[in-house]
Amino acid sequence: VSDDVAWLDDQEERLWRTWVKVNAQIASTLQRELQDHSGLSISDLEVLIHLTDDPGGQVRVTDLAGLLQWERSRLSHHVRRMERRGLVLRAECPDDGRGALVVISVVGRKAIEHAAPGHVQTVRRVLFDALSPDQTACLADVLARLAAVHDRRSAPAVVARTGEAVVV
Amino acid sequence: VSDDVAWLDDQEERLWRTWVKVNAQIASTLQRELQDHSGLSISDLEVLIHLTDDPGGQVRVTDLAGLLQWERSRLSHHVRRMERRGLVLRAECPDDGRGALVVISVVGRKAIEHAAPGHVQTVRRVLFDALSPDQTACLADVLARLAAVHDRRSAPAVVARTGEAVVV
DNA sequence: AAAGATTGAGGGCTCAATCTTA
DNA sequence: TAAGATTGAGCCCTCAATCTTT
Repeated sequence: VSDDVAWLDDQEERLWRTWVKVNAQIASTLQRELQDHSGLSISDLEVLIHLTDDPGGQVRVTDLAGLLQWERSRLSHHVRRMERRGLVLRAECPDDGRGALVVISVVGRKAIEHAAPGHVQTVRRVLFDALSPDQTACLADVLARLAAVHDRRSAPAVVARTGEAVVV
Repeated sequence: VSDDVAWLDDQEERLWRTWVKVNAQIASTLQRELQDHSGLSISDLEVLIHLTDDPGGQVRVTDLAGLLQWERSRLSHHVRRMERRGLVLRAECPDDGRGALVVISVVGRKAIEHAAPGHVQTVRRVLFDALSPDQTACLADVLARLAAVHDRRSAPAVVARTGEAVVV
């Protein structure tokens, strides 16, 4: 292949390939174990987490899409499917006739309560358990740096979840 | 939510959330810039890279699926779509009547030659340019460690998962 | 029977079009 | 007109079923 561009040297290429591979593996392990253990997908879990973060267990579609960093359209489709499974329901928004609320159901609460501990355990196992304190600190440093690159580049967009608690 | 499980502390939770976010951002930047500049998806590129790695520009379906860490089924579908676009073709395998070869086409070679330099530049920009040599070394260390966890666990690939999420 | 490969169904995501209310 | 939300088409991935060759 051609180059008058700064190519990657062997070390860099290996690092890059490993980065891609490790990420795929971690994502796939999380997805599979969560699905097997609870019948929820990662996406389901993320939706439920943001709903349980709200005291009333309900969030407007646009706000929820912002929290998830999803397109509204994607959320709308996903909520439809989750509604069919009884995990959430939709309600009209009292403040704004255009708005729609997504509300967690009793079934949805049971599902996330059942799923969360195992999921946290998996995150621990695939990430934290393998790393020494030094490595963890260093990884935090690296990720902060990389996150900053993107924050500087791509628009700000939102956020601020002040509610702590559950882990994605 | 309930716990008699080691939960994540604040630092760990922040690290985990940043990990997920950074990965999503990097993947999405790469995908977008590659698509805009060359009309290829990341998946297309990965297929083409492994084909150009072979001297004859051809790899058997199962081998290619192994290299990509994809399901054979996914690869089969993807190859069909790439074939329709003229990027690759299929050929019978001389050694094994059951086998099938995926072969890169002239168009496919042109496509990857056109796409690669820009892609490498993007990788450089979102990853290496942001990190000091120390940070890069440390990241390599961390990733090697994480990769090892998975290699130990999921070495034997694919078929016949008995459905237990057993932890070794 | 087992391995290589493909296929079809169904879920999931993106993009553009649409409908309703502000 | 713009914002909130949904819908439908089209592509992609997964899972199970299928077909062929070993």
